[in-house]
Amino acid sequence: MTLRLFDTLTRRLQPVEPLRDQEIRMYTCGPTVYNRVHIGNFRTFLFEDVLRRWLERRFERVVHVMNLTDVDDRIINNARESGHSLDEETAPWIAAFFEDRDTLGIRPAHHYPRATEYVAQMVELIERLEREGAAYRREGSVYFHIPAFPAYGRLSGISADQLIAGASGRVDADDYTKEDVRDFALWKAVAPGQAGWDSPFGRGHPGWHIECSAMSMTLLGESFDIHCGGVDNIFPHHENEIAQSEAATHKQFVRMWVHSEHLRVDGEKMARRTGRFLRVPEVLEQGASAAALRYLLAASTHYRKPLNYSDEPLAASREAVERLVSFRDRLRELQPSGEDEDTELADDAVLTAVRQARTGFDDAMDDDLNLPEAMGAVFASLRDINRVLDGAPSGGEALHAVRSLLDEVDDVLGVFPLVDRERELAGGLDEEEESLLQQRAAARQARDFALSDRLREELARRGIDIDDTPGGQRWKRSA
RNA sequence: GGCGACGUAGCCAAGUGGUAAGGCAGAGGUCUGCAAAACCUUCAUCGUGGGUUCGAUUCCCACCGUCGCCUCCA
Repeated sequence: MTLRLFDTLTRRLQPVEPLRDQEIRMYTCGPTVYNRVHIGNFRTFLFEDVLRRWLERRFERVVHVMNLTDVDDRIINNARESGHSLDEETAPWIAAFFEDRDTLGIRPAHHYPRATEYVAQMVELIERLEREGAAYRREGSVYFHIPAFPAYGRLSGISADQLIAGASGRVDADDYTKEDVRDFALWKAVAPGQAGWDSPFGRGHPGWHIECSAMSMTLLGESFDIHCGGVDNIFPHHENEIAQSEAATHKQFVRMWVHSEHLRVDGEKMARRTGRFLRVPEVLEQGASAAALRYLLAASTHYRKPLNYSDEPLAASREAVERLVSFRDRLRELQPSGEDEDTELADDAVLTAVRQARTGFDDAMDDDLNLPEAMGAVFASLRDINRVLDGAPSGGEALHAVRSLLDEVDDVLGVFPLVDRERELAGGLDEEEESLLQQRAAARQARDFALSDRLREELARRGIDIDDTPGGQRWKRSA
């Protein structure tokens, strides 16, 4: 089976076929670094991470570019108010973004182009648009002339006259004068002394949309495979990107557009402007694990369905991760048995379950990245395997197959490294705790269960949970 | 007003023209010194009303409800 994804432009599933042999070039819209990104933004970044990971399984090479928008009106205003340079203003937010990204185990993109470092390319692109008759100057600013691009509106399904109607009442929100309300700014003039760049059009700074066109085409070429973002980027951002890029190159800009749905709170889009949003550190402070948050945002719901953030689903995600981790722990402790008839039968059953899980997982992922369904297949087989392991010992080949399966699943899911990191941070036992643990082992040996239970309670008070297993005691820091 | 999406058990959620994966929670059980883990059993007529069909949760229509976008929000 080949990977198919829902393409926003054609509104149907399309097979992913790289323009270059075995190489996928993808561009994902990154954050505007004027503040710390919230977990709604991270839902999209996690979806993109899952996509990236699956593409890397399916193709030899993936080149992933994510931009950092480090100049816009808000950043300029914030910088002016606090007396910062643009760099000083954005540096902490970029650092925070990378920190949160690592917390959630998102694979770093290959390039993080910053808008401020590509101004020359943007200017060049704007000049090219002027030569094509698709841009005009007005009071030091430059605007894209929408009538010059007849295909405008194809991505979003919003026709040009609907824009004129502008029933949202937001068409006057822009501070700049335009020939036509539908036109959008490529270059914005600034007053002398304000943050900006000198250009052939005068002093100013680039508009939002032009950066993505300039940076993606510089790093990935004038035509590339996949462009992602949240659904709110479909219009106007991606619509405008297509217009700018294709009006300049007369080539197809992007092969496939893939958008993820929003994260909600109380049934409404998580958004900074409503004040209802959470950031990664806040969620962790409230006691959630990074692995649970990653699972919730990436694997609990298909990426094209809205996901409502609340405690119960987060707890369910925590337990789902715990189930996977317990299973992995169990596998680690199992020793392969020698060969006999029982083992042979058990191994057949295990290998069948592994095969089913792998097929179910792969098919679901290939079908528009359906990670929730893929995990369903994994959990179903996991129960089958547990049942077999409960009944009879398994041989080395079967155990190895199960371990490989888990590795493959987590290569996409990406929760085990987060759990391991957490365990590492929790640290080992101190001398006193170690002593208590040994005393308890001795008590159990002597079948002094009263003492054993007292010691377990004592350790529990210190935040250490003890489980008794056939192989002896197992401890962990309680959540 | 225009365009679009969604509505499946207590919660989350996948899915198919032939009577519903999976996770969490709940109940009962097996195992265990007791627990934990694991396993077993149990828990839904798929928003409402029509239509198409031998048969619809799955296709069509209407309605109700929720949400998103309509110029700079992932």
